[in-house]
Amino acid sequence: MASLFTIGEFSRATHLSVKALRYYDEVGLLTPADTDPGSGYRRYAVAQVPVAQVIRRFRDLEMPLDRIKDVLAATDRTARDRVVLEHLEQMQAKLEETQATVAALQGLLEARSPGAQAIHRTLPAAHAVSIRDRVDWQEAERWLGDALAELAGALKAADVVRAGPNGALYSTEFFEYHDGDVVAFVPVPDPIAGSGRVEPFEFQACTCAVMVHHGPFTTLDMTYGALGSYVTERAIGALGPIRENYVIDNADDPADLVTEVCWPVTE
Amino acid sequence: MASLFTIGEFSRATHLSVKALRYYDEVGLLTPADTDPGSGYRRYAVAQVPVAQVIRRFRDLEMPLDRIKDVLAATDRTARDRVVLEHLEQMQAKLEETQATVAALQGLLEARSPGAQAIHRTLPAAHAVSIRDRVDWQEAERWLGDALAELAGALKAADVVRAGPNGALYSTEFFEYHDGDVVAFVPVPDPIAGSGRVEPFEFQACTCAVMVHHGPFTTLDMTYGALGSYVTERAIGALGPIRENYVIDNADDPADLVTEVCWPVTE
DNA sequence: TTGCTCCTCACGTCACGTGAGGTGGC
DNA sequence: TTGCTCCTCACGTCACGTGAGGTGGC
Repeated sequence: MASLFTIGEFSRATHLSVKALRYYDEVGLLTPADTDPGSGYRRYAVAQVPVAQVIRRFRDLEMPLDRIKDVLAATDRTARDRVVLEHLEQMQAKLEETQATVAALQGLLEARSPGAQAIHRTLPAAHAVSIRDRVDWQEAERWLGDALAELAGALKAADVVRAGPNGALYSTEFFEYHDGDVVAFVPVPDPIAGSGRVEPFEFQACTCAVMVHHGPFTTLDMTYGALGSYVTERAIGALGPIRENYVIDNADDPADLVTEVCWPVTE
Repeated sequence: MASLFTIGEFSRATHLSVKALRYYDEVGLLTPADTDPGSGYRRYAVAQVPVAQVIRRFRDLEMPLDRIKDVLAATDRTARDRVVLEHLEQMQAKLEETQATVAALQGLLEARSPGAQAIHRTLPAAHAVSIRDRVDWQEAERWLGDALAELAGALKAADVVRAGPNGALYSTEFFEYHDGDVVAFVPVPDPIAGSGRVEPFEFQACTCAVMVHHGPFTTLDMTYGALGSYVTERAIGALGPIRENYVIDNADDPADLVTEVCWPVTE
């Protein structure tokens, strides 16, 4: 087979830059069919053109090289399709996020929201069922949805009626490192046994500054800003996780959602 | 004003990580209202909360920090809105690109296209009007559209009738470094004077392997792969830019587009 | 033979994240 | 006083891009 491409020809045929091709060789993603031991010259086979094109297409979709490696390594079509589909779903999710962000941005730039009032409230000690995990910022929303669904299922299985709305506790590490403990919980009237991920949880009484957020979760940061400012202006911040109560979390229209944000304070 | 946030409190109030806040300070994007000269402790003002939130929103949209700096520095609303709008348009364009890529990917993974035939043709010497520029890969498509529109306008103004379809020459640097000379051109029957960016251009005769691509530009890489393989298998590659002739480039349905790819060969 | 192509370092980019090791503040 | 918060390096990440300086191949 004399029909080998030089790296330059292969670049023109595949629309991958020479630097990218050398890098793919280095990380073992696309090894040339032949490398001259003396000169180090890379030679690519005709059969590598379609492989290179698949790589380029996936890179256009911003798929990481490691994942592309998985796609290429998948021998059976089912496994490969699964990886591709998973990535496309992630793209789709990101897209929806982006659109929500754009919408929220308008509000942020156009008008200053009037801002809710903060009230002081002592959250009483209480029983709950909970799921606790170390959660990364990016996956928090999905994690919370899964956890609350699992808790709801556990309550139903145990034939227990909830004593309050869904909620979650967010550790300071979660905010400051974007990676830390989160507890999803559902209040219950009496102590209850856990099973699997689901564990009983006992709240301590805690004094908080509470602000009620009306609207979608994407604008929850506005309420955090207002509440944080309120606490800081009065220098009453205390230790402990921030609690969110999802008073209404299943409305058809996101504008109807109601969330309480509870920031621990002294006194 | 004792109402200053510590970096941790500010992180919780704005949902920016502590590391991100330190970095924004370092690059001068968000400088704390006060920094203790002795300890280096950062203190943030309440008024910085909305600024931080705007930054976070734009980062969610993947806007680079430098551009965010521009947005924040824009004193008048018009200038700021322009930057924001520009970014949103870029996001939109990227989105459409992504969707096209997904569609093209299906074809690449599912079925091997039958592949057109390559034919040898000697492109004769000819006259043309042209615009030449050093072009980056990312912006090539937009650049070409603009250049060809400008050339069409110049022909109309000079009352000259074209002698062939739109075309472009792509230097090897353009392919191999994703940054190099590109010439957009329109053939004309007789030599013509230039003006501004528009310059006369004389083609030398050139023997090429030519493959005709039917369909959208997003799948042009398939034809490049097939044509490059054809040339390499026969070891007939020659120096010189690759030429594309846009035989049909204004169809309503992208499937009806026709593009000739001309790869220089010996003899 | 010329000059064009290809090679390998070494370093830069962007927006942080990840520790290590140490100090300040309530 | 304790321990929690904050600090500053220094280095890592990801997928290449940007030269510098040198050699191979037609």
